[in-house]
Amino acid sequence: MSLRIALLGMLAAGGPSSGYDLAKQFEGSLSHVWAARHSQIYPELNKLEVDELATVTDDGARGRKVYTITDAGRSALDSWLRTTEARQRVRSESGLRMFLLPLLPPGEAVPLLRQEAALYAAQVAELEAERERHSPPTKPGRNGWYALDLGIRQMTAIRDWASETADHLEGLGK
Amino acid sequence: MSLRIALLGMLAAGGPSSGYDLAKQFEGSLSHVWAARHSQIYPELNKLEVDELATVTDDGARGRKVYTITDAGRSALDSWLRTTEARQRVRSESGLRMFLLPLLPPGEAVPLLRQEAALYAAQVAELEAERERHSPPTKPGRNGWYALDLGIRQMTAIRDWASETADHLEGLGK
DNA sequence: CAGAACATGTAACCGGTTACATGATTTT
DNA sequence: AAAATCATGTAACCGGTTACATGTTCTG
Repeated sequence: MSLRIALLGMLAAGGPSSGYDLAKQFEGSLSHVWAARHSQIYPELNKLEVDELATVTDDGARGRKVYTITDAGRSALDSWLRTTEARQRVRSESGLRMFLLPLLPPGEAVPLLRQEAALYAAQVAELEAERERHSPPTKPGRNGWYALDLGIRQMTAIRDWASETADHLEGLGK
Repeated sequence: MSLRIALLGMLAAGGPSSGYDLAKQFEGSLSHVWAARHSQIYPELNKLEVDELATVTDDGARGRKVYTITDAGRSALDSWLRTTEARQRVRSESGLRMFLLPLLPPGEAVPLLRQEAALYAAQVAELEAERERHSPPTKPGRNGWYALDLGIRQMTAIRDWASETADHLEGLGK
């Protein structure tokens, strides 16, 4: 279900797009919350068309098919966003690693935590550079600025946790 | 692969446990990063035994089978934790919702964002109460305090983002 | 004209969810 | 004695990943 919503969301936000365009977004900005490959995207777009939530509005060069969200698609998206089902089904491999790292003996855990902190610090820096290029929206958006902001905050939280947890574990050792 | 690691991690951290015990942990603390049902856990424990990463050390009442991690299991876990494959395959339904919410017209988005902020505020409060009951470890742990701390930080980040994004969108409307 | 990037698709497989199924022990 | 909780399992299905497969257009 969520892939379908993500596709409708992208079509609503970014305007008419091809599967190829969407696949790039799923590798880029969206990948922090929901990744998808073209092998999953193309069949789903076809289903979206069958269900009349999107239509092919242009057949461009190289077999390019441009999809546009329909009114039915918009209302399906809106109603999904409105139903705040608090079901937070999260699946994060790096989260799992964080969860388990402090279980190692401190001598092992501390360097690994520092490594994670550095990794997230680098990602934060990268995303902040990305943010510099886009200014905060002054008109009711349709751009990814807010999502980027959220990504930065989350990565920052992890970075700080990893760093402070390493400090704390180190403190215990002495 | 990750389910296997999660199980080994739980066995390493919490000591010998049954599938039933583990299932409860996957519904509780661990569920913030990785959820699993008993229907997936039991078969995986059997595989763990076949691969000699864990052994059944006690057959209790009601068919209860207590698994203990083996040395091979520990080293499998350790080597997984040491390989910092930065592959962050994340899959977060609520993250997707956050990503898409600001795409709605502000009149709709703002109340929904406030709602999300309230929801996360409540969760933060709940986790903080939980943290009150466990004091920060003074010995090299094996308890879930750090994981709880991380959970709180992440939820706080989302709460603040939702709240500030709502403010910002509201500001644009005027 | 060769290689990169564009562009869409299918198939086999694996991991995970839902639902079905069963039985033992404890609590009320 | 009934209901709740403990405890483990299986099977059908669905969503997602990896790999295979094909053809077009642009760039150097």
